[in-house]
Amino acid sequence: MIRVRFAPSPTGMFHVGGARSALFNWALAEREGGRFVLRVEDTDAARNRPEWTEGIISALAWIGINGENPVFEGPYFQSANEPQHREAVAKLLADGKAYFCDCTREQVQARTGSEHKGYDGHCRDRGLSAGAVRFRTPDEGVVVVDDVVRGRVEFPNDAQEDFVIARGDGSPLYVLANAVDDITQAITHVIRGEEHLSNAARQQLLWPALGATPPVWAHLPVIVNEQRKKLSKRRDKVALESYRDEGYLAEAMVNYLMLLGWGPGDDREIMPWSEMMPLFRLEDVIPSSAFFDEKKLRAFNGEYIRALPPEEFIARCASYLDPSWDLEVFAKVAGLAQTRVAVLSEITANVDFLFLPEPVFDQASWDKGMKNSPKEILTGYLARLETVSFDPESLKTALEEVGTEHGLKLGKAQAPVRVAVTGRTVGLPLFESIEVLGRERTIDRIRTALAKL
RNA sequence: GCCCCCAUCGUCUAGCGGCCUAGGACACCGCCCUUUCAAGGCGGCGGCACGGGUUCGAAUCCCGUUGGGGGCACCA
Repeated sequence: MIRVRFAPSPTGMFHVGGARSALFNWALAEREGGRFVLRVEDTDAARNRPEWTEGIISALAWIGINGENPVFEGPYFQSANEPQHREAVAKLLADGKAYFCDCTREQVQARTGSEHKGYDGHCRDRGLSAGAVRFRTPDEGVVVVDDVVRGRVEFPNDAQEDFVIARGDGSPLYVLANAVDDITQAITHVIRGEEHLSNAARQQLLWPALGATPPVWAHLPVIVNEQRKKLSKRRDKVALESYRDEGYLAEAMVNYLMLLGWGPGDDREIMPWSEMMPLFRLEDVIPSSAFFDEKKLRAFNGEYIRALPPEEFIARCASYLDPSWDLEVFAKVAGLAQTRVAVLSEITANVDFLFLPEPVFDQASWDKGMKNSPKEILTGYLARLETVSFDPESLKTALEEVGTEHGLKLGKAQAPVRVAVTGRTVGLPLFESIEVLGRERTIDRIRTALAKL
């Protein structure tokens, strides 16, 4: 049975790159009827916080990776496996595949005369019985990492130093712990970001030394920013949570992420997980880096929002609206708003005029909207508003008539009214909006606007 | 500096030796529809990094160049 794993370290917000890796692992496991193991690599106590771990779990659940599916296994915590890690180090030591070393960084550099040369093997045969533990790497030949997405990758051994697998205090390091856990948890496919490719060269050596057959490797292309640099927590918007909070739908995010470095093979782009997952193959993953394009994500999100059933759209908008706003009222215009928002958080600006005591005021909008005979239009419309039948069609006809009186087409004539009533120059269809707002409040707002002119 | 990876429109990609006059999507620009803005429809702009091979034939295979990126901790 195929067993894949996702092994994040809880050192911050959950990264979109991590989400993509998790999704690829998940797709393969689900498609092959295998298992997806979540292993939290929490061995760096100084940088880990419990809330980050919870963040990972809830973020994964958001994109559909959760324990409700039998494919999911875990979470396991790497810190709990430390005894096995130490045992592995002891075994390597006993087998002569690793040795103690007490060199400091400075000493090594002094001997090699370079900060780039790496460790020189000084302690290999000194027979020390304490210190950091280094793995004895071959001096000649090459390590071959057979990678499903990259092909055969060779690393010359003379460029590979004897790397450290345990600190002077005995605590095991990442390369070792990671390999040991993968072995213990019977992982068959290691699917992770390309930044780990050089670790694979070392782990390719470690697995056999620990008596195991190396897994199938698959190193995914990095996700980059507009500068083509790896997405960084400092510079870029990478937190999955922030996209979720802005109102990106999980379905759209999953769809978009799956298409970063992979494609279904035809021209389809918008497709649900249920159709994408069976088509996913590691062999089809693109080896080159991919730009995380929020514009395109946005477009996808708009598609998904428009495809939502009306009630569903209303329900999903609810958390973005002020709790005091009446959802019954919102429901009357929700359909009009649905094609106008690309992310859920934008809903507020579309409907706030219905709930605020006064429409928002923005000088630029005011100046732009009150350009063509605003006084005349507003005065004329105000007069008709008292008696006009309050339905969109009549409201429209009335404004058309006022416009005609002043030589303005509806496109121009609606501007002052729109700004007076909603505070904005753009928004939902005007007459439907006015109908929902009601006669009294509309008249009131137009009077207020008139007073400001 | 050393090791490694990558290279088709601005971006994500289709293409896996002849179906290519290089297709789609996002973005951008027009036009249509239209009460604003969207949505929708139609159209446009725009690319095989460069140089050598191999071949009857190369975006597709090989080599090199250039350019970009990742990794080089007693971090994960």
